[in-house]
Amino acid sequence: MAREPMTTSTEAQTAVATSKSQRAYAWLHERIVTREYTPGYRLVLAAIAAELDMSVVPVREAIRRLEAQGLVTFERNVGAHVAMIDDSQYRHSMGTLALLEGAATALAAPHLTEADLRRAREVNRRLVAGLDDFDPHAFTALNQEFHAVLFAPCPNPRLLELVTTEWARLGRLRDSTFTFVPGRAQESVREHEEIVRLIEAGAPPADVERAARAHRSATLAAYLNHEHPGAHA
Amino acid sequence: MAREPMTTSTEAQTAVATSKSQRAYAWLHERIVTREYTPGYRLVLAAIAAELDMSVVPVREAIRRLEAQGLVTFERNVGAHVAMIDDSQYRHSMGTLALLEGAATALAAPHLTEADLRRAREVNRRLVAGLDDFDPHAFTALNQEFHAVLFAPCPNPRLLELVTTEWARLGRLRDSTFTFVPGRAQESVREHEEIVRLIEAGAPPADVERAARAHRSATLAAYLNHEHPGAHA
DNA sequence: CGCAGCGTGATCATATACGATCCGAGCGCC
DNA sequence: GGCGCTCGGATCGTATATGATCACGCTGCG
Repeated sequence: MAREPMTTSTEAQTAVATSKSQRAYAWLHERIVTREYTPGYRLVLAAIAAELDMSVVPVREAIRRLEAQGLVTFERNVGAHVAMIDDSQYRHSMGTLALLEGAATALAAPHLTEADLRRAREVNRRLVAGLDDFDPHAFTALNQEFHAVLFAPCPNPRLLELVTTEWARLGRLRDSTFTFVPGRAQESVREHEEIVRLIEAGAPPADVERAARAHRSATLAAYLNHEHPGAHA
Repeated sequence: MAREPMTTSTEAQTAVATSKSQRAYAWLHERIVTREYTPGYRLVLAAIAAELDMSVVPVREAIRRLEAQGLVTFERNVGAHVAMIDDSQYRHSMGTLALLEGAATALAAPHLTEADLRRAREVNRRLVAGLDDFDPHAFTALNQEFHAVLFAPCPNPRLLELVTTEWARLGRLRDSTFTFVPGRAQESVREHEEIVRLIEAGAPPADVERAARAHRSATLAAYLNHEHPGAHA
């Protein structure tokens, strides 16, 4: 079969097994989700190829995948841009996230350990601590962490995959980071507390799901009522 | 393998406005969802390119997109295969579909017209009629149509997108078409009837959602018990 | 209205994996 | 003990993916 039994073959493989199109994909994905490339940013194939020291071919493949994933929009003969969602798409995506995350949290609840719950409470405490002297960016990050802790042990990997995708999608909103609605913060952390309490008390999955879903939905509603006006002042 | 002479390239196709990679994508997508290319089928780039009269480059881009969508698996230096899901993935995907479709149906309910409901009933009648003299393939198709009618007017396009994706995914099960469990059919059509009744009666969205979700979950449970009794927890 | 930039796709060169063939050793049979 | 059969393993060949370069055409801008 192979000319070398398997030792050298395996060794050599593991060292350089990553293809260029893989590298391009990972690189671009990273830039997009971290918002280093903000929504609407024009992606020039040749420039990216040059930066990564490869030709345009692997870059195009990477962008096709990102397109299928919804992170990039592609226009024939024009080029690629980092995807940008409008308020309507944001609303729909957030509604979907509420659904997915609510279910994931309910499914994960029985598998949460004491340590997990302590961690969730700790994160929520940090959220409370940040309520005065407010930093939207930090709040958003902690908020995500809180939810991630709660649904992480969900036994349905497909569901987790969709939740992740939806998060990435929501991050394509033009301005601001993720969601943050000033008046919502206090209410939000209270709901967090309530969700943890329900889980700890061993509430029925349906109750946990309803609470988690309602929490996201309320955030969405607040966002729509409050933050709708045009961009900056 | 001899290369194709490829004498003329600047004729004939100029009328079509769609790019070649688009055409390749659509063509492959079609073949896969119709199960003309069954799960596990090896996709050879050069062969597809020859069939579509193009080079491998657009085909590769198309396959990358299909990969991101989960319809195709890609292995470095080995090639692409039509994605194949195992029972575990099927279970998770079906659970997710129950969730998504349940919500979509509940959201769509208020927008269903008389005609929609008539159509749903008609489709279900055809399902009932097919109970004796059984054709799993036809039953599956009608079953999908029934559900599609009910959630079509769902105002959340993102949700519909995910439902569609999940359907395509479920179709990647190696054997048989979609789901069909012999003993389930009668029960299934009764539940269909009940769902339509709930919607017609203007039941609360939560009730519609619960019924639609439970219907799919029951189908899944029956599938698991029948096809793999006592599998998993 | 022409020029420049850039996306699109074909061709070519290279790397890698899989399969076929061939060689030599172990082993049973005469 | 000699002969042939079979099987493990290496070498080579071919099929195929991967990526670079080049030619062409569209689009936008002056």
